[in-house]
Amino acid sequence: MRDEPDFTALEDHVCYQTYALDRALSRAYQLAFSETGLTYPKYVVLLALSQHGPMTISMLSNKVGVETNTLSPLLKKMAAHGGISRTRSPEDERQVMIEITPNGRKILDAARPSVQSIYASMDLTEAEAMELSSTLEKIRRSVAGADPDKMQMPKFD
Amino acid sequence: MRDEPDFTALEDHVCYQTYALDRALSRAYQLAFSETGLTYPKYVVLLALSQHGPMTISMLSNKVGVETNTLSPLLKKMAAHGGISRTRSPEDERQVMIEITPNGRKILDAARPSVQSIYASMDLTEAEAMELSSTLEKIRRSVAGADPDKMQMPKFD
DNA sequence: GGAATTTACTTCGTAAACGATTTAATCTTA
DNA sequence: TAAGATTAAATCGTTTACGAAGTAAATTCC
Repeated sequence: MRDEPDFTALEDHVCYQTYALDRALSRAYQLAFSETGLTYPKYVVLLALSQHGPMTISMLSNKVGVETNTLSPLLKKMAAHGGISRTRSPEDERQVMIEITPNGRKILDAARPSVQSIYASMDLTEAEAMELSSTLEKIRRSVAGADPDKMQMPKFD
Repeated sequence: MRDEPDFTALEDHVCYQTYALDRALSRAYQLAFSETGLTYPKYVVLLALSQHGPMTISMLSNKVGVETNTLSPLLKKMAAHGGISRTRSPEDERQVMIEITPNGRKILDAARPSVQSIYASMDLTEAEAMELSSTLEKIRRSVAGADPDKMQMPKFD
């Protein structure tokens, strides 16, 4: 461990590679789903709903790790297009229950080959994929749990 | 390898974990840089300029892997705040040369401890970090090079 | 040397994403 | 039970991202 850590090339930074891979994957999904209007975040929402059944927006927020203020407009659009249903919960009028529709399931099914082709393009064995997932998850939990050194310096953007 | 691949939990998907980690890291950087207005994409731009010297927007686009139409407004704001300079190239009036300013270097220096604290929070050895970077990079190159199966189905969003 | 093409950047429209704030419903508690 | 606190979503403002289309400069090629 040398003491010139910030002189390493961008390509050697885990943060950068994560950032770059995320965008590459987003683009791949967008390209694969292209004409259908489905995107990766919407796909993830559908998948979560399909796997775990109806949920409130908060529950969905926890499940997919996206804030409710991000989900709110996204779910409205998805409902308008018929992939999910939004129902105000009768017991608690604050909550909105989200449920995948049969049409939503059809969309998921139609997406499957594209998703598989993207996984295939990653060129990983099942075991490698599992291990990588768990590595990334571990790092995420560590990072999310930590509170970083705050940078000291007036205004910049 | 069973044949119910899309029934695996979200947490086991490399794509999902990449997506989730990217957002966790973004938040960590935003939190660390907080009051200064610096963000991860701006930090990456400064780093690239610091490591490789002045560049046109296209070159920067290649270097950091972000489209020029994303960089354009970002660079304008960064220039307005004094981290970089934008100069129309005299030999070719189409090109805009971007250069980090002394102030930009000061910002990078000030950011270093925060960045290191985030790296520390990832809890990886130097060797693990290098290996992970190269794994992610390899996957990115494969994915970017492939053209995915296009999903077949009318409209959804 | 002028038209057609290519190139470099910008602009536009749209989709996520998040913190902060707001609104409305429910729950506490005085 | 009415006032205050909490909770669930929604709204607002800003940042980043990209494809597509636009603009202007440079290059190619008759």
